[in-house]
Amino acid sequence: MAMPELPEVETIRRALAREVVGLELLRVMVQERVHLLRNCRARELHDRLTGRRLETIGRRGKYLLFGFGTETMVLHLRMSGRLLLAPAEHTRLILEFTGRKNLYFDDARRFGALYLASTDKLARLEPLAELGLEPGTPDYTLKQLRRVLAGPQEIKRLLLDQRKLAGLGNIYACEALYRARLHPQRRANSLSQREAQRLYQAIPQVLARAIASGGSSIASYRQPDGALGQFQNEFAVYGQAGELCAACGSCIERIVQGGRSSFFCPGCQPLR
DNA sequence: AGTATAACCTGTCTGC
DNA sequence: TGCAGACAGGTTATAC
Repeated sequence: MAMPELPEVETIRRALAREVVGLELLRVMVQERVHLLRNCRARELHDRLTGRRLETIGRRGKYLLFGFGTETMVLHLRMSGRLLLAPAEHTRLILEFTGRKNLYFDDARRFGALYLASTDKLARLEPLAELGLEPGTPDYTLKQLRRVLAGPQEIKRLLLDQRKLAGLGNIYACEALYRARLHPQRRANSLSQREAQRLYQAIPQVLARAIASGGSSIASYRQPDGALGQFQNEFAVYGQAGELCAACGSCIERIVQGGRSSFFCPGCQPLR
């Protein structure tokens, strides 16, 4: 499957910005009727966007924001969504641009979510309005991070809560906690100032490194041109259960939290 | 209110 | 080889 967290979505955003920004949209073809379109019909999507120029491609958390002037198309790739410049097996949506450039949304599991919004009301669009702190923005400060992660819940679970922090998924939550040397089951409100500082730095660091590598391709995530991401070659803990920690030689462990796998090094990330 | 589980779908891998 | 079952990068509805 594909699957995008912040670095994958940002990699896609940058590639598409080079390929299709500035082009006029000629046609929208929806080949998936049940799940993809969340707040409009195919006809409305087509009518409101066709003939417009794609002016910007933005991102908020894991959402892509296609700015067509006064209208914005919002897309979440969920687990298996991909945006490709050539058709693939599970194409659900095609955006046809001038210059015979097409954008194909491919989504095997059909979890993808698309919203249409007036650009001036974008911030009030339901899925965007609730998103939390965005790493890499001026709002992302140690103080804000501590405020957002103030609860008694397990830190790993809080990191995955998009209302608290936007953009982290299972891979980068695990990798950030490893870099910060924090056990995933630590209570968020038990972090010392020094530990919080480590996490505060680890999150943008791991995201930036992953973006520099074009994201992580575990199964079928691809960049729009079909290229693989490379950050999976740098995982310290994610998917590494049974392997030895490069830093201390301990055996990487897997536990389940909230129904999701967590990977950590018991040597580098002690619970006590 | 907070948390656990199921659900949404399809594909892939593992073990018997 | 075949098949059942586990598991997957995400989110949300529903059940305690």
